[in-house]
Amino acid sequence: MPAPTPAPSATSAGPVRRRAGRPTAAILDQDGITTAALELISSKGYDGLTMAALARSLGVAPSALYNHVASKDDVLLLVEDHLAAMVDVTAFGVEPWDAAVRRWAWSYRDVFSEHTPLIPVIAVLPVANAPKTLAMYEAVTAGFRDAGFPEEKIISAIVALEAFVFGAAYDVTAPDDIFDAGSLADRVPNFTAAVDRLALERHARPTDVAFSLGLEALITGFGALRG
Amino acid sequence: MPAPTPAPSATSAGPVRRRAGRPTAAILDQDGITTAALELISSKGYDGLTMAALARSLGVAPSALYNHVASKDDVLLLVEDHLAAMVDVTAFGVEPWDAAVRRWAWSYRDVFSEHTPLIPVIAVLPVANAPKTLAMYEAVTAGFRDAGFPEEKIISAIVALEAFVFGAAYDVTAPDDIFDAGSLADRVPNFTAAVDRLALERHARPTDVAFSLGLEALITGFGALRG
DNA sequence: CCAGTAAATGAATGGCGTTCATTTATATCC
DNA sequence: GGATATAAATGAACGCCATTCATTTACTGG
Repeated sequence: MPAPTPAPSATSAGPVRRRAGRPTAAILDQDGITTAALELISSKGYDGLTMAALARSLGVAPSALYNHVASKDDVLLLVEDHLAAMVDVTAFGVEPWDAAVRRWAWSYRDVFSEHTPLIPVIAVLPVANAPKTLAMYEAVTAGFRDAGFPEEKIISAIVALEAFVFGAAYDVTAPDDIFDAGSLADRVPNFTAAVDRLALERHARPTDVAFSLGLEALITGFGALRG
Repeated sequence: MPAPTPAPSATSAGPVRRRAGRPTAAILDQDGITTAALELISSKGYDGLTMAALARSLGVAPSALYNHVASKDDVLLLVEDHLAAMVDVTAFGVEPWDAAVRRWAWSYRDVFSEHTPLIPVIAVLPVANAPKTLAMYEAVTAGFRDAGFPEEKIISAIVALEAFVFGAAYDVTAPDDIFDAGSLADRVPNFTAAVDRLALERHARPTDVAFSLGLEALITGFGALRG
C-alpha cells in the first residue's frame, strides 16, 4: 500500500495520530531532513542540494524522502523556516522602534544573503506552512503596533521592508566587478564616472553602503507615519 | 571541425569578421533567438522555456542554438537585456528628479514582475555583456547627477532602489492569500489583526500600496542628499 | 575549382525530480 | 499471541533537462 503524501509544511503540527501498529523508530523525519539539507547547503552549496545527495547523506534511498516531504520545494520551505528563526527580532519592545527595525533588517539580510535560492520560493509560498516565519512576522507586527503605527499600514510597511531586504540579499552575492562596463565604458561616461568615484571611497563594502542608505531612508520615512 | 563557442553576450558587437567563405544566410541569430524566447515565455511561461522548445519554435535542432549562445543562462541574459530597453527612463532630464525616479521605478517593477525568474540571473551577471541594461543605468545616473546628487552616492542610491524594485517584483507575483495564517492564526494575533485590517482598505492592490509606500520613502530620503 | 569555415545535424551523456509496486517492521486489537 | 493494519523504506523505472561532439552541409574568398 503506498504511503500517503505529506501535506506541504515546514513543521508538521505534532505527530500524526496513530490508528494501528507502526514502527516506533523511523529513520527519517522533517527535522533530520532539514538538518541534513542545511549541512549539504553549507558544504556543497545549493547546486549540491539534490534529492539524491540529500538521501545519501541520510543513508536512505531518494524515494524514502517522499514519505516525509511532498517535493524538493517542500525541503526548501523547511530550510527557509529554520532560517527565519535565526532572524533577530529581539530588539522589538526593548529598544526604540527605529533601532529594532535596523537590527531586524540587517540580520534578515545577512541570513538570507547566504541563501538567495530560497527567495523565489519564499516570495510565492503561503506563510501558513511556515510557523517560525509566522512567529517572526508576529514579533515585527507587534513592535510596529506598540510603536504607534496605524494598523492598516503595518503590513504594507513590512512588505516594503522585506522587498528591500530580499533585493539587497541578492546584491550581497554579486561579484565586485559587476558594474564594470568593459569595452562599452566610453558609451556610458556618467555611469562609469560614478562607478569609479564610488570605488575611491574605502569605508565599507559597497553593498553595505547601499543597504544602509536605503534602509535609513525607509526607517525615516516610515517613522513619520507613527501616531 | 567544431564551431567556436560564442562569448556570453546580450548583443554581439556586430557581426563577427569573416575570414573565409561562409554561408550568407544563417537560419539563427541572437535577435531571432531572443524574439522566439520572449514568445515562448509569454505563451508557456518560464517553465516552458527549454532549449528543446526554443529550438523547436525556431525549426532547428537544440544543438544548433549553441553556435549562437553559450548556455541557457546566456539566453536569459539576452531576454533581460531586451526587457531593460523597455524600462521607461524618458523622464530623466525632462521632469523633476523625483517624478523621473517614480516613473522609472514603477516601470522597472512592472516589466520585471512578469519575469521574476530572470532576477537571480541579473543580480549576479556583469553588466558588460548587456548593452541595453547599461544604457538604462547611464540614463539614470545622468539624471541623478544633473539633479545635484553627489557623485559618490549615485551608484549606492541606484543599487538600493534596484534592490527594492526586484524584491517588489516578486511581491507582485505572490498569491493574494499569502499572509493567511490558517490554523495558526490564533498564535499570531497581532499579525492576523493587521492583515485583516489591511484587507478592509479597498483602494488599490496591496502590492501597489506597499510599493508606493516604500518608494516614496526612498525618494524623500534620497532627495535630501542632493546638493 | 579548391580550400576554409561557420552553421546545422543527430546521437549520446549524465543528471535531475518524481512515481510506484513491493517489501519490511512494528504496534495495536481480538 | 497470532492476525491485521499501516507507516516507512526500497529499487527500478520514467520523462525531462542542458549540454557535448563527431559529422555533414553549404557557402565564399583566393
